[in-house]
Amino acid sequence: MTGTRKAVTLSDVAQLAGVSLSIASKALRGGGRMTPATRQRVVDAAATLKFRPNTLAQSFAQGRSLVIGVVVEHSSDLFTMPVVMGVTSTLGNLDLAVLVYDASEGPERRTDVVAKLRARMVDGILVVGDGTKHPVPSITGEVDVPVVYAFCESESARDTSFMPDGFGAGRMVAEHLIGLGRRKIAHITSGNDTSAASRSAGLVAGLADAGLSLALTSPLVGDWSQAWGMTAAREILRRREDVDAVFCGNDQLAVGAQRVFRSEGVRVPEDIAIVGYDNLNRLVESAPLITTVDPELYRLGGTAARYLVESGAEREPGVQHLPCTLIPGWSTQPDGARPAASFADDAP
Amino acid sequence: MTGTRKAVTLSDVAQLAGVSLSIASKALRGGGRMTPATRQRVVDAAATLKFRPNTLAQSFAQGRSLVIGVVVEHSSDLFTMPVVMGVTSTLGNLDLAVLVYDASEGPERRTDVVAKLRARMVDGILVVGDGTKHPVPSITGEVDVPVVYAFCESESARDTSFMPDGFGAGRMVAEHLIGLGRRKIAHITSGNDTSAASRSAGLVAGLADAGLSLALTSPLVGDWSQAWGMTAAREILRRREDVDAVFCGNDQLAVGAQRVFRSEGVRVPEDIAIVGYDNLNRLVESAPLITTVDPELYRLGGTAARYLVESGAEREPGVQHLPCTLIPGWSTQPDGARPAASFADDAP
DNA sequence: CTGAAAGCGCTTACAG
DNA sequence: CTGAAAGCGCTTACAG
Repeated sequence: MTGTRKAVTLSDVAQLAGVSLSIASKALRGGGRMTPATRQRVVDAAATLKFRPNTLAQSFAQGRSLVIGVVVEHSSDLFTMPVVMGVTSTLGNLDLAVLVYDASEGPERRTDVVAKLRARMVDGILVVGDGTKHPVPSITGEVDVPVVYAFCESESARDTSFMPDGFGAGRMVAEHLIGLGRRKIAHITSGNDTSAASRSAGLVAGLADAGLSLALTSPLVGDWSQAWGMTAAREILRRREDVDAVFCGNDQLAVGAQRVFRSEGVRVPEDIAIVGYDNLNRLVESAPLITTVDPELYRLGGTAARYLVESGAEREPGVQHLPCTLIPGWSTQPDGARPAASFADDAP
Repeated sequence: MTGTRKAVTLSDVAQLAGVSLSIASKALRGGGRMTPATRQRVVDAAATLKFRPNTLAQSFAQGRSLVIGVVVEHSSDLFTMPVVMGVTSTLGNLDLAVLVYDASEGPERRTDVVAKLRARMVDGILVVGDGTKHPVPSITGEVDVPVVYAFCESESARDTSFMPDGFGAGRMVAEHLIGLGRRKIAHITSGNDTSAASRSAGLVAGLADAGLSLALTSPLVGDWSQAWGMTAAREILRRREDVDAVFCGNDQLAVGAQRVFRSEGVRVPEDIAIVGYDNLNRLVESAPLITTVDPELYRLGGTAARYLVESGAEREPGVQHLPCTLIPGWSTQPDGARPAASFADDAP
């Protein structure tokens, strides 16, 4: 910095414009009534002096901190990071800072966090969860600023929560596969995951809309590992029910299933199409990818943040389900580039 | 909130303690001289009233915003996210907020960002890069608060930058492989990446320390794709030079190389050990992983942030290289669990 | 050791 | 339409 020269203050502007402090303030904030000429004089003076209002003083005078509190369980979690980054970056664009309290660091109890946030006079609070549907405790009643829940559902039905539309994702996958002419659609997923259950339900609903039901009658339920994807895929082949598509509850399962199919001589997608969920492989693969669904977590964080600051007092209660995006890959596109070298098990 | 009851103020505390405002202030901040009894009275009064100083007033009075500015190129980048999250979460633990300006959103030029940060009176600035060694422009001279560069190197040698120790990582890999008895160590990497070049140099240095040199004389240089890993692996086999280990510049290359080796009947790690870099597969794999190096980006962000706020005026100029962590996996542990089902090409 | 007072820079009723 | 003044709640020289 070229010296710590004294910053230009609103008084300087008022003086140069030949008006009082209060007029200068109103002129710059766009409020108040005054002759256009007066306002213009002030604006010009501010420009001349390159006036930048001292945000600290503004905040203090108005009681608005321009800081949004973010309460997160585990900020380094793979799925949490994009949500929080979406929040942070979106708010930054609105010149709002974020104060992030990670419950996993620092052993302070939730009530301490709330107390800190209140003392800090944050203008709003975002609670970011881990994407499961296990309701998180509502803190809305403990503060008098807006609170929004992102990637989790608040215990209180009166709060506003944002979640990826898992049900819609499942339905979308059903429509995608049916649109490709598939009729015997199986489902591999994991138990013990309520948000995965939404995707399953959506799939079933989408099938029902077309007068279909799940192949093999019920989903193959295991864990989230690639190994389970392989096991389940073998089970599908063993059953010999002419399954022509599989929706896997996540990308790991899809990779596992795909390996088994290909190594068993089943053509993907000609014989069996595959769809995953998460769009995670994109992170580590550079080759064409298995068709998947992107939950758009970064965007979800941004949407929740924008809603928090834009909704005035009238927040709509309930869970808002934000649309996911189908990412078409080679595993459902017969004519698409098949990554023989990259994804295939049979190295050339 | 149970009504918008008036917040308790320092005056209330002073009054209850029977002292003046200034004494109350000093007592609570730990400074100033006074009888222990007086101080205790104030502390007790504060506790009784559950006094929480109004941070906005404190900030205004002291000219400290308790906000740190973060300037980032692309906040949704895979490698940038953990750095920024590490920054954000570490600062949050210190009750510092972050104001993140993402240069990729909003077309404001860098100078506008700096002007905004200055008007906001941030207490310090973190510039977060993309991990390449292409120096970023220094903004240190444009502000009068501390600036630290994380995951990038400032153009100015007088600035403090934090980068993963790629050279050390390469050397560490050399030592790891040599410790396992390997002597003919090849290297697959990508061109056009200056930070990858550090890893290569470190590997060569580590080999030299043991009187060895790179197998095949020079690195196999291509791009970052799994496909190139496969191609390079075939090249290694074709050359027939008894290579017994390969350090791949990233995890993609390692996966590709591993596939080729195994499908060609070369045992990993018995015949050829493999090490990658990035520790990315951890994100999507649940099975045992190929040995890799974790650049510890989340931790790097945290370290840079802590340094920013803890270093007073005396920041040490230059680039600080933070240690990476070797993550041992099955691809270098002969006795380790080999993921036959998960990573292998030969599905059982 | 303690207190009265000025000051941080802006906003906002309230008069004129 | 415009301005003088109080106030936001704390910190910090400066006196006593």
